[in-house]
Amino acid sequence: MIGNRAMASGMNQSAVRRVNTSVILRALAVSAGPTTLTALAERTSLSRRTIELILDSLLDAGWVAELDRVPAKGSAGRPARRYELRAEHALLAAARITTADVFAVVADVRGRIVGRAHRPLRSYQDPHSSLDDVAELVREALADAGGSPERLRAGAVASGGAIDDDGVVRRLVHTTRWEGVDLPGELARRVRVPWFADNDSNLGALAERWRGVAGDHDNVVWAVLGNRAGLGILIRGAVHRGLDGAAGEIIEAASMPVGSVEDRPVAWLTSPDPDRRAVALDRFEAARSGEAAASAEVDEFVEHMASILTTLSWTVAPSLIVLGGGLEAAADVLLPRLREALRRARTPAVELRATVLGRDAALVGAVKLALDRMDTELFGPLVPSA
Amino acid sequence: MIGNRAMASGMNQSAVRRVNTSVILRALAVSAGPTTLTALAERTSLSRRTIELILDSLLDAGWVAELDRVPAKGSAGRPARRYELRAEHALLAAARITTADVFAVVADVRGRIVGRAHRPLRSYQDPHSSLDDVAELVREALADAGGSPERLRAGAVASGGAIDDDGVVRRLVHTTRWEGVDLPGELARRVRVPWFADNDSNLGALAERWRGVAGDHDNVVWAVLGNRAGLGILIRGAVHRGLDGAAGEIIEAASMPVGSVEDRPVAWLTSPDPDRRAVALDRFEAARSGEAAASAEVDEFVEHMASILTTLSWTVAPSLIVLGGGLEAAADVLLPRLREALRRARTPAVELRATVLGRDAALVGAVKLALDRMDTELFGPLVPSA
DNA sequence: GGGGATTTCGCGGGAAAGCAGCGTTATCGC
DNA sequence: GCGATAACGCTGCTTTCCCGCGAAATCCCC
Repeated sequence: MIGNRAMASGMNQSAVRRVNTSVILRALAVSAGPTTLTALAERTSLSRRTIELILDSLLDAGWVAELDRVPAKGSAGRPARRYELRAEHALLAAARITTADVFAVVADVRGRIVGRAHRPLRSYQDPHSSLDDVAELVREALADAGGSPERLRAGAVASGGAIDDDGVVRRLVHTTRWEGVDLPGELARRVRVPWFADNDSNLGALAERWRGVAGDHDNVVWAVLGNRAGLGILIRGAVHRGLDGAAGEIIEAASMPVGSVEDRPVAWLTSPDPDRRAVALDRFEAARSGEAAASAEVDEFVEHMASILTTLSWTVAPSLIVLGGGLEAAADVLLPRLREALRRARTPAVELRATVLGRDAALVGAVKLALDRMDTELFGPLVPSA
Repeated sequence: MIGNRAMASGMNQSAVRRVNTSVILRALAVSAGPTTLTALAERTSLSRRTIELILDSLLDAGWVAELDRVPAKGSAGRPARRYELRAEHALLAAARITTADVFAVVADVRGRIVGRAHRPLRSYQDPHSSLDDVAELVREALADAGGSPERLRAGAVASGGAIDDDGVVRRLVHTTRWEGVDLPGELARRVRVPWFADNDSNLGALAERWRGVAGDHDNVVWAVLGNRAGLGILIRGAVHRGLDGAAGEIIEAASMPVGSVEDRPVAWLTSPDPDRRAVALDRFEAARSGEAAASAEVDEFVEHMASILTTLSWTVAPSLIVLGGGLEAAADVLLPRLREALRRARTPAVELRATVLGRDAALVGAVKLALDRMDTELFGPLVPSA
């Protein structure tokens, strides 16, 4: 009852309506096909009348379409009205910047990717030209989707490094050029919708919870460990950035000797360079077939990873750790060995899996970020305030 | 807009009323003295009329008292009605179990401690007798407060070890006897109010944010490092327990070599034994006056702590780390050296402080826990659901 | 093919809650 | 004493949600 925080502000009926509108849209979005009033009423625990009224407004606004009635097959009763989210009503852009490339996708309200584009970066050392590249690529992806610019509602960008809550780059490993760059601000200047930004590992974790293997988990760590290293942390279902976005930027963490194995070929699994990845996979193949040197190298790699994951299990203690960023390619070797190592270390029963989203993870997470923020902007926060 | 989680359920007017009631109670609780309708209206952004009506119900229920009107000194206008939270309307129990002692306090709704009791534990190895001790002690503290049992609304207990979201002890360092003990369940059987439980470090962090040095920080780590070790983690203002309550139980964490210094006298700062603490303080005193061996010992201790805190700064990345559990007694030596070590490690600008709540921290945190949960039980969640 | 059974529709009525605003009342300062 | 000021105590109104009932549309079985 007693908080020392700034006051929570009260609620009024229009807030209720905003919340309920959002709840209904979410319900429509989750269900695969068209949905009836009765089904919505059950799922949202709102009265049918209320849903009826809210759907009227959503129909007017174009968010929802009413389909033809079809007799319910196999059961009696008057055919229900059928409503469906008009996924194409709004489009979202998501982009990912790596040291070498830019990727962009355009997605609809359901999060279905409807357009793509990709190009190498002109110069990663020049943030402004890179951001220009992003903007152009977004327009390409939009064209690929056959969507007009005015249907674009929001955008989100995934980048490496420490990115704070405002989307400003605070620290990068290999360069200082990007430090202080206000990603949402710069992109909104180039593509005139609200933009949001986050670290690619954070968005990987978010994606995995949305569309991947982490569906039931509230505390999730997405881990990329190898030739580069980064963790994405989800606490209570939401990305945890920490001070200056540093959470999970373990490269510089003491007692997490990330650098110690990063030059070994097995660690190239996580490289952006496909040739290096191929070399790493060869080493794993050799280890599988019992070659001693390769096997030892893998063991060392596993031991190194296990030490980091063990520490994580006792600090963040997620219920699931997802290996991504290239590690999934050697999941058959890594997962059993890591599980065994964690078991020996007597950590809590953390689940360990490989990503199912692969290289798209950060992009999918960015789509989800844009989607969530657009929702909040349009319908207000689901949570009254803090 | 699109979640893969179970449906959020809708809101209705009674939920609005619950939220607003809670908001008003919180507003009353925060303000030091009596509060006027107009002041409440400003702070809650609710209309005066609404507040008027809600206060009527709260007056009926006994939560709020109306004081005599007093002309506003120094300004014109009709004197305002003055309302005040009746702090004594409900009482809360908080207890703390250590390996050797039990402490209990009784607090009012404002969180003011109005009764205390303490006794050595009969046998820590016997959970049931210990819980009996807790129950008796709570009754003593209640008597000390001059409160009748029926005014007691909730209780919370702080214990060492990994305690999961349901308050069940999952793991302890020195014994397995407590494993599986359902603290809230057992205590509710002995003292018939809803009980809640959490790890003492977690509650230390919570306390520090409520009444201590962490008032403005949303991501906080409370750190006890020495002869025993434990972290309390607050993420977005709420305790983060993690899987099986393991978050912050770094004793067993690989690459966090907690054991390495725990037998050194300087590490006895955190001992429950006052004699050992005195020994540790002597060593620090010696280090202050320049004795070489003591100084080296302190350096080693600091280096050890710094390595853990650096790792934390790159994983959890709190904006504040609070030293507690006895470390505060040597804050003048530890804080500057640790700050310097973190600076050298180029961590993000984590603030570092010593607790101001001292040995009461966990108890104060338990009071806050009971308070928050009682609020939720009475007025429903402030957040509509997840 | 007609008559239940079933399911949903469509809508009227009502209740709960919050808001706007206005005349009234009590105090201050001169 | 009188104007300025600030809060009171309402009345009336709007928004929003919920309850529930007769009507409609379909299925199923005889």
